[in-house]
Amino acid sequence: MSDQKIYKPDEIEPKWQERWEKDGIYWSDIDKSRKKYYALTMLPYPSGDLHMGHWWAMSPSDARARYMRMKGYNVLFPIGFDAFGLPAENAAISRNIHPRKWTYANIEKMRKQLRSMGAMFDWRREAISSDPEYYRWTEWFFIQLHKHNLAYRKKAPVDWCPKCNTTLAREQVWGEDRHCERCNTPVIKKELEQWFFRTTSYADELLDFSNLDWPERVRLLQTNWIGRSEGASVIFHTEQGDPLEVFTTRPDTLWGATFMVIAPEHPLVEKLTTQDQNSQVKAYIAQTLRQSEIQREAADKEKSGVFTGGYAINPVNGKRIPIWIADYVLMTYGTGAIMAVPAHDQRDFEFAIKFGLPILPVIDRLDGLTKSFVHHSAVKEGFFEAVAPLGVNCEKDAEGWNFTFLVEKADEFIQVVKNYISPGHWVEIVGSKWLFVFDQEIIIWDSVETSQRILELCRQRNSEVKKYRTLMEMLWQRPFYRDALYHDGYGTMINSEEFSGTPGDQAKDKVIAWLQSRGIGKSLVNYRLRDWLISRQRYWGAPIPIIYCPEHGAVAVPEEELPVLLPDDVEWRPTGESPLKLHPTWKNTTCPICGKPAERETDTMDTFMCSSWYHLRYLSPHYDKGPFDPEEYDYWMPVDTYTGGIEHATMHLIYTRFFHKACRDMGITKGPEPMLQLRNQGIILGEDSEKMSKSRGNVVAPDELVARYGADTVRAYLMFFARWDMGGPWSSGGIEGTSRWIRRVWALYQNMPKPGNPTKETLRNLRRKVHQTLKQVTHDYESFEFNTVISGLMELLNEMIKAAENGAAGSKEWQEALEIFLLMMAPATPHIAEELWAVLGKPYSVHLQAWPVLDPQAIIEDVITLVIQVNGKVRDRIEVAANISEEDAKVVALKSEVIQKFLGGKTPQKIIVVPGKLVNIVI
RNA sequence: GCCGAAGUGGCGGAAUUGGCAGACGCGCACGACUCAAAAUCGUGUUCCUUCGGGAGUGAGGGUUCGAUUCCCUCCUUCGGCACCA
Repeated sequence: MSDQKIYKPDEIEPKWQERWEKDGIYWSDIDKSRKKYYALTMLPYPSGDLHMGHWWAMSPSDARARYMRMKGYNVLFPIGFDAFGLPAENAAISRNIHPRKWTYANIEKMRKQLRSMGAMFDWRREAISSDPEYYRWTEWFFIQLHKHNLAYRKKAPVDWCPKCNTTLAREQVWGEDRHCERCNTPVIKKELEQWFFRTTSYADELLDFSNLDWPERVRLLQTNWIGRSEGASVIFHTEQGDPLEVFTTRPDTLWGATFMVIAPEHPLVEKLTTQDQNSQVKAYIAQTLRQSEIQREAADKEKSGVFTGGYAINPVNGKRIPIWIADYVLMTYGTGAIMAVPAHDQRDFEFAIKFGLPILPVIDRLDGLTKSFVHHSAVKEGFFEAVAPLGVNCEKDAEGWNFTFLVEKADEFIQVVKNYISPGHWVEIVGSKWLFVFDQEIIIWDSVETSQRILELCRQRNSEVKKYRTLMEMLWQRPFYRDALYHDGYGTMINSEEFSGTPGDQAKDKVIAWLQSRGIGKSLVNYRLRDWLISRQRYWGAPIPIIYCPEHGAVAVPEEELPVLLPDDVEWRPTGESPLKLHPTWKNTTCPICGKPAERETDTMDTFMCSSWYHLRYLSPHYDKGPFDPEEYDYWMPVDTYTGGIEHATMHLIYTRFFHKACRDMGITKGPEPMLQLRNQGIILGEDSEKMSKSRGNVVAPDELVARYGADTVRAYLMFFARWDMGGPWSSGGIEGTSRWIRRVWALYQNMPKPGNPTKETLRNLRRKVHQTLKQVTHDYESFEFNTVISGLMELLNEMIKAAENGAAGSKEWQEALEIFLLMMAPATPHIAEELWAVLGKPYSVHLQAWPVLDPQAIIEDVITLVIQVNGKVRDRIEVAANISEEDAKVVALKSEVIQKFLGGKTPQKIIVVPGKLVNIVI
């Protein structure tokens, strides 16, 4: 091999990158004669270093875009930078460098790194969200949303450091005790007036994924995130007469509400609290405020709460029930108040047990059965003989006897119990009739009052018998009873006045209709999704274009005055306060309506706002008559394939869908969805299976690998080493294999084997393998199975080398193999494919070629290996003609010596033939 | 706790509709070339085996002539949500 034929990626890669750039072969322009294809990869944040995650996300996306281009589509594959955000501001504070300088220096560096990837980005369409020509339109979108009442202002809590006197982002709050990252002071919640977008108005539409080719995983994540639940709102009243609205998904359990719980922040707290409960309530609320959100939201935390002293009236039956305060009720969901049904809600049940509140079952779980428990020592002689005729099912355990019997036998059972139980013992019976027996007292458990009486008896017993805490807890600890006492499923209603007996599948609808007819409630849908809070008390973001006038309130900046520019002459005080607030003059302006002095909004927008529409800015990044050129929009939109990380499933991917739908309703965009197909790559971890991070020291730098192996090898290895949608830990050893493969390809094309005298079979086999690979690789590019694209090409190379050894070189089949191989390789490894395409003497550029056409005749096998099984186990393999008939296959199989040995003279019961594959002989 | 995904050799992974498990690659072993090494090339490589075979895709069961693939139960790992009424 002469020197110049050694594979030197550091020479050929920059050479071709420059040539492609100069020739503009990746420029995508409107061409109505061709079908468009908008392939979008999620834009990077300019952190200053293109890491392996970017390569992992982008290079297979690029390969797919290139494949679509070769398939004949006019493909747009743009790139840009999501350039606003907190890290730039942190750099400003810690290194005293202006965020703009830091950001644009990083962008410059990352552009170089991105170019080294050899991707087909159309750089003319680059968009940077922190450019005034970009954020002018981010502001414009805000004004449109504001105009259409989709943006509004309300008070909302932020994390606030009382010492630094500033708001903190989520990632600036550290540790279990949630302290400020700078001064370690515990963070408090502070209420600030902030801007919101009405994402919840689109909740139902966002749940509709029809016509979207999105992964099931993402659709489920979004569905859970939106968290739609159907139920009813019911209006209770306090004894003082104030309405107390609750939301419930189980209106069929209304009769089982034995108390109510309101959130500590509920507006009625003060009014409800009685004199003698006042100090306890105050103490409890103070305690919940001190608790961090994390502590408060820990689900395994024991229930806490306090009685207000006040009562409410249950509108369905007029019963008087106590109102409690507890932090398990959230002010941010529903109405901040609930009706508590301890018999059919886990949390209410735990609360009732903790605080000794009555439990009233209103759903029949046992379906006509009753259960009872009797202690061993309680049973007098003759008990079992007396019980036997009742058809009782009896099981013994370590403590006593468990009985199950029909509810109709309950009265007779109680008689037996009365006669055959030693004094001083008691027996519990629970079931459809919900009966309890205490010594000689029998209680039908069918109302709040009887429930209270049961509770009282439990308490008495609790003081008498130290062994048990309360009867409720004891029952809960016995799995035998647990499902009888508490369950959260649907079932026949009981203890519910005229609704008793209503079957579970009709209960909810019937009760809602009845509530509605009586005007005490209505059906209602609630969502977990909250409106999108977009205010950030930060400098490095798009300013919210609002002016506050003492007379006219919040007034939008007139569109012709956009953009509201970020001032450059800002400084960061150690307090961490936003420089926009500190700037001496910037916020002073005049009211657009009256012209009198007014102040600018000093908050900026969440960067998710910038990234909600970047796919539109790519269309015409320098257009100044609107956010995008409508002509470009009409041709390119919607996005055909969107690729990026799964971690954006619930934030960015919901925001951008909301944004598109809102814009559609405002007449700005068209169609129901912005991105038709979504594909997510999995996460690539460090070699230690941990997330790559500098502090762990497990970061694999792509630049180093590119310097050592070349971009093509890194690209191919990333495609090859794991399933793209799964990701997984990086494995450094494997790249050698891909590198070897690339060099073998290079060597084959540079030192072309000498022509020989191939047999017809050699040539037919070569051509078959070429077209079989073409079929597989085409399928794999279509379906994002990049790992098998590369393994398929590796196999083909092995076959080509074998064919060359058999003299295939120089034939027309050989020439076809050489060309198709490079064409299939081109999307994955663009540089070497281009170089070798030139070596073959083919016209520039391989990337302007059409995808090769499959010859279906070529892939047909003429000989197959027939698998012969006996009882499903492979016993022999025989080469036969591919078109062998079923009968002939049977004959061949039975003739086999190996098979005859296994048959051992027995006659087969059955012979199954799978044409072209196998024969299974059953004996 | 709830929702979801995954579990296959020493390792990464393959197996299109239920039909030859382990493609492709790494690693390892042996061999060729070399004074030697690197590189390259070749051969072998799931485990056990008395060399006839036997076992085998997280565990157990089921359906089937036949299961990595379908069904049930369970275990482990990862991801998301988490007192959402």
